[in-house]
Amino acid sequence: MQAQKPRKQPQRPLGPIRRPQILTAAIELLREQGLWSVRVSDVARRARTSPGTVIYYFGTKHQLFHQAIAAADADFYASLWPELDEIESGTARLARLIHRSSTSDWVLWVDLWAYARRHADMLEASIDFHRRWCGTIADVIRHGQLRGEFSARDAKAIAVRFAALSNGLAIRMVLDDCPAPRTQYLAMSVEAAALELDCDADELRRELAAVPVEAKTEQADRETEEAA
Amino acid sequence: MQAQKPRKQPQRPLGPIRRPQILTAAIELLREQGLWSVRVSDVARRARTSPGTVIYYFGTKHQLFHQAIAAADADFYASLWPELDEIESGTARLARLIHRSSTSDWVLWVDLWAYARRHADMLEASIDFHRRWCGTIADVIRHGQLRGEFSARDAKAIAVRFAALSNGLAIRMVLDDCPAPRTQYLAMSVEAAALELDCDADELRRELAAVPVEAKTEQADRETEEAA
DNA sequence: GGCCCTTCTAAACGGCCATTCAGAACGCCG
DNA sequence: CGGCGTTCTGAATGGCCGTTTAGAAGGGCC
Repeated sequence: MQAQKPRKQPQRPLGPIRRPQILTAAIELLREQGLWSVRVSDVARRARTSPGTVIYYFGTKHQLFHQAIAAADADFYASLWPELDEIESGTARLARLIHRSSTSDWVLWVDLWAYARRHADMLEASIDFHRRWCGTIADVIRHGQLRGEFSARDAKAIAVRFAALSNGLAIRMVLDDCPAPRTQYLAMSVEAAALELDCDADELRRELAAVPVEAKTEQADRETEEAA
Repeated sequence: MQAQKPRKQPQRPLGPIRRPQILTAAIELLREQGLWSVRVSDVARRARTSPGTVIYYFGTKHQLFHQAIAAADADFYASLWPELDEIESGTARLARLIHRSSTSDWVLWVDLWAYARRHADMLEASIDFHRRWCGTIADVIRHGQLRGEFSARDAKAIAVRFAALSNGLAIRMVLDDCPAPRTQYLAMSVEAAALELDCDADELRRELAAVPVEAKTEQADRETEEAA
């Protein structure tokens, strides 16, 4: 079928241009429309190419989506991890994690959870994503514990509970039409975190408010303000 | 063709027989296969009738699913509320709530969350379901507060956070292939509840273990034991 | 009996895509 | 130039279902 991989330089590296083009289009559309509404030809149109080309490069729609979602996840961490590492204070780092978590592709994950039950490979992927998310939270907690900011308890267990909470809150954020759902998401995350880690909720809130507005979160902030 | 059943009432009351028949079949299949895999003809076969009949009674597949899910939700509470009301102790009542929540139709809700984003009426329904769930939790908390078993705090806010947590844990229960996911669900719910309500986790665990095994939960228990 | 109503059905219809396919376009190498 | 490999295309293809439909079956009613 494809097997266009083995080439390194001989001819034009066109695949390397097309693939990300198509992947980007797919991610955008998945966010906007959801796993069950996006057609191969939608992706093709958005990527300014043809359905044939999309299948040519990815084999099936399913594989395209799989890779698109994996890419979205990878992007998220590629920008999250360095950002967190720069922050010394445990509380501030936690605040940043909460902040960034509110801008994650939750729409996409909600679809994925339902989809994963029917597709073994997506299931595996989604479990990996979750593991990574728990691991990231646990790391942030441990960082705070080492600095003596959070009273010591089982970081791993807290992380798993906190990840569950953030998933559950995200569902509400995605579904509810209440005003400023993101604000509520943040408030509840903060309270739960303060409770679990036995740290000061107000300081967490202060750190959260102090998170610089970057490109990544600009749109989400604007939405929140409008709704308020 | 269809070897109808002997009619008792002269004419009409056939709808009242067919409708629940079809609804039951639909719920079963939705649980087994998910919103996107169940075909109208699957439901027809399971209900021992024809696709035409299904549409005859429900108009569209979408409406059938809508009503089936609403019926499943109603059934859940119809058996849950009386059960809870019989229990005096706040901690025991909470334990029962947690126990019953682990046997809820989570598979179905996970699908619903994704589906609801594309269908306004399902969205409304799913928000109602969530409101009812939060309300039930809040009632249980308030009951315990009135009896002085839980130290007093904002029951509503705690309920919302706890509902989110239980949703998030349910996702793991539905997706993860770890051994005894239900056991983990219960353990984490208990810990979170004890923390939020500032009550004794061990007592909660004891009450949970003391929940009588009823028909409702027999299968879930068997699965859990096998996995252990 | 003859008419009409409700219930139910099997078969046909029609729309919707994912995927395939036959080949166009283009550059490369000999 | 002339064949060849790669990339890309968009018009078919084919399968899948939700829904429609024409009408069968049977009872009630006059």
